[in-house]
Amino acid sequence: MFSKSTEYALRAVLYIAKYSSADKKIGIETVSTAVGSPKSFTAKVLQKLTKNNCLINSVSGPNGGFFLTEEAKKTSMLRILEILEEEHVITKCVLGLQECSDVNPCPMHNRYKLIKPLLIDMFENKSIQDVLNELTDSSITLIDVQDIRITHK
Amino acid sequence: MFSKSTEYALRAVLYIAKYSSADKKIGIETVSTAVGSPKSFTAKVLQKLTKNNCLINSVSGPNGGFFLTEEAKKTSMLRILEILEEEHVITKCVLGLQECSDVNPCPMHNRYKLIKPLLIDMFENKSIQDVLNELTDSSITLIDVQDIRITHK
DNA sequence: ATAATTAAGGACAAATATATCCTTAATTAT
DNA sequence: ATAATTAAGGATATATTTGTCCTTAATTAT
Repeated sequence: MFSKSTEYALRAVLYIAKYSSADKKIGIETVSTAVGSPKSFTAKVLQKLTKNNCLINSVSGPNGGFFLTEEAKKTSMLRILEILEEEHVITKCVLGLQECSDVNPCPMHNRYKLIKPLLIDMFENKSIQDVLNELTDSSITLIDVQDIRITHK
Repeated sequence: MFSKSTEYALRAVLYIAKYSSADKKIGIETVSTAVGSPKSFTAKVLQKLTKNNCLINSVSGPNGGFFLTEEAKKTSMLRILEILEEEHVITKCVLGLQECSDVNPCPMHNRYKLIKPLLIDMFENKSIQDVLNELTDSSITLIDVQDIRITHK
């Protein structure tokens, strides 16, 4: 559904939010190893999320790394998609038509318009904090089993 | 959501199903112009759907082209995704985890598992013929407004 | 038979996404 | 101040997707 960039971003943000704080920042090495994503590539994706200045914070230098403020943890999962400009994956026409709407629908429109709001809600009505709460349940995971075997730089 | 290949394929198949029959085949030029997709690229995508030998039929030569049998029109929209191997777009883990299931869920799993069956149903429980029936309603379209201005080869 | 038409398919080109590497800048610890 | 650590960011590489072009094969009309 989403691009790899976005998958990595979602996992990385959740991991950072979970295992860090302003006191205990977490480095890209740790993050990328934990969520099974290539280090340098993940770094680039996270840069996009630090620039907006309202989701991830980062600090250079020793004991530096990434972290989320308590305020930032209240952000919805949808916000991550917005910043990465991947909302369209959910919102656009299933057949790829530019002009697909209630007045000018594609043949799938009337069915998809029932599902689209549920998909949006799944991200909008779920904050990062909500995910963190779930993650206290040890059966819920962010680790990518397959990729974790590969050595990333 | 889907790749351009798949978007083109979905639109092209529907157009061919609608405007052709064993008597009146339709050429790639007409199809690609109608649905606003690049001609040669669309041709390649349709080849995948003719090879399986059970969805699109094609005939070379004058008055040749593509068509669907009445039987083929009973095929579900999901079948198109299956042949193009794009089912995973709907079925795989939202966070891209290899191992994401009820026993080993990602933090989005329990929400997405309510929506996934609806997405599958949207394609599975909708035949090409169903779409054709809708297309008799003139407000429903397959034409891509933006792309149609571009000259494709 | 010949010419014309049309899909199949190979080869290649361009664009985009993914991934890596290296240098710089910022910060901290000593 | 100096050295060490870590993110930022530029440059480049690789892979994949998208798109084009040309030749071949199949079919039909004359």
